[in-house]
Amino acid sequence: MSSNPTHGARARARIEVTAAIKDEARRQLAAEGAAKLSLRAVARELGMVSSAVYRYFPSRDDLLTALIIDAYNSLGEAAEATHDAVAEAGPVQRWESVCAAVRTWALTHPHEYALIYGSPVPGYSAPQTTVEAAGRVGFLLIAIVRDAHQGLGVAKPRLTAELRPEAVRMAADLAPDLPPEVVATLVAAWAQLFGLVGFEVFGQFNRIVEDREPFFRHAVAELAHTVGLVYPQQGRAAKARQGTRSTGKGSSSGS
Amino acid sequence: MSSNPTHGARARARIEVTAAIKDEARRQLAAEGAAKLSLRAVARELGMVSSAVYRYFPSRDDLLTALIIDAYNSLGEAAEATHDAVAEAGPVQRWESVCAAVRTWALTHPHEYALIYGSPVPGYSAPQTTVEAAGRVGFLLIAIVRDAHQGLGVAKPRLTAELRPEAVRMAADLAPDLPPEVVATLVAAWAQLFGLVGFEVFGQFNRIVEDREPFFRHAVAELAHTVGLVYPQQGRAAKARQGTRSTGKGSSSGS
DNA sequence: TCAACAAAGAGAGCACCGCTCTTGCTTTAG
DNA sequence: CTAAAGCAAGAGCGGTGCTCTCTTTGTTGA
Repeated sequence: MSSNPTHGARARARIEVTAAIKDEARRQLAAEGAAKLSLRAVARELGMVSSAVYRYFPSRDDLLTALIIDAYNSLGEAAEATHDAVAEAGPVQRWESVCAAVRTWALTHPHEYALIYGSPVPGYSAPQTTVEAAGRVGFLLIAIVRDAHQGLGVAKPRLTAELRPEAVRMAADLAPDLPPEVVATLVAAWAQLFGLVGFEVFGQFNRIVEDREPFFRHAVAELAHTVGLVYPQQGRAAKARQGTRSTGKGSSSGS
Repeated sequence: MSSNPTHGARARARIEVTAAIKDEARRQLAAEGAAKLSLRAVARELGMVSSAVYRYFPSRDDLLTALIIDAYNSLGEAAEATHDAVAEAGPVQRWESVCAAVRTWALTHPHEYALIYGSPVPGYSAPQTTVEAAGRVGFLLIAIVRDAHQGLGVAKPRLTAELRPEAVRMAADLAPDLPPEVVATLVAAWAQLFGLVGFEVFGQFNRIVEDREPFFRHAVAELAHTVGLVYPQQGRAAKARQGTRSTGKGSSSGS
């Protein structure tokens, strides 16, 4: 038994060294990018020989996979923390907060963002371990829309009826309690959010968008409309009402 | 003079060899991805020695830059060709056609798509030559919205008034004739389009979206709504009308 | 307690990479 | 015709991912 013991000096050392390798690798990732990350350099910096690292990560790709999972979890935690801070606010504010958290994290950790949302290896299919970590932001967005939907604060998304969105099949276990067209619109908004963030992080807005932050807020607010978090009739009055009734949380009170 | 002559046997040979190098590099790119692309392998395949390639491309990055520009132009041409084929149709159909062309090209050339819209090198600022090639799809989208706007077929995008979109500064020369909030919404839609395409190409929809094509059409139709190509009152009837009367410039007037 | 075992480090080595430099040869320009 | 410039070839440098062997060192069961 105990094929994977957590006690014993050797086991302790293993998880420590593993963490040290990942830390140094993350340092090099942030400094130079994933392309320049080298097992030999990590080993050199840690004072060990390169072949020793292979006792912990059987290949460079395995190291990268570990960093990918960590990055997904880091992003997920940042988003969840921000969401928890405004958990009592209205769905629109929660939506905008989570989106802003994703953007902030991405701008703060551009190389890690590139690692998880940039170009993967061609045939690379994410291992199952990655999937749940990758879904944390998505689950957050689903939860916001679900809450709004079960409460009274949601409008069905404006539909392009000719597309028969009931033909848009999504994974059945994504959100079984939500109408499929809502899920489809939500998943699209999810992808579009990362389109906005990715374009900014990767410099695609360089000579195009001057004031990135208000632009992002504008686009995110429109996304909130699209997923049905705001009734078309709702203007600034409704938004202000949502902001104030948050028990003092989002008391930015606006200009 | 004639520091860059197009005549002469040597000059001819140079552009031929340059093209051969790019072709072989593109082959390896499509087969193995940008990470595996190797100058030495290209040279080996072409029967020359590796140092000879450096007469044509001073570094591996320069070769990649050339491939990037070609990829941008390839995508741009595909989009423009598709757009030309439906130039007489209504703005919605033109919008959807261009978006579909982008998606199709991306799915057909995943590695080239990853090259231009995946993770760039950290400090990499696109050389000026790249910029115009990169803007072709965006200009197409601008043209569609401009035509609709100058005609009578466009609705001002639904605004989130509390965000004061006039504070969203865009590059002044992007579309001086369009209202800034329209430009902002359009640029956001542009980024969101590539968010949708990127997520599909990079496998982010793998266990999430089953029927990718109708899902994409659905999302793109919603984007058309968001940028104001369709009046909220317009339902399937208006869409059908646009589809049938393909000879009349976007004078959908209607409603 | 002690011997058998397995985990881990050290080092050499292989094949490949990007890139530089030198050496001859050929095309071009004056 | 001669000098300059363009080009192919080869050797070589430092770096990479990864494998193999050898040795040391905790762990563990009889």
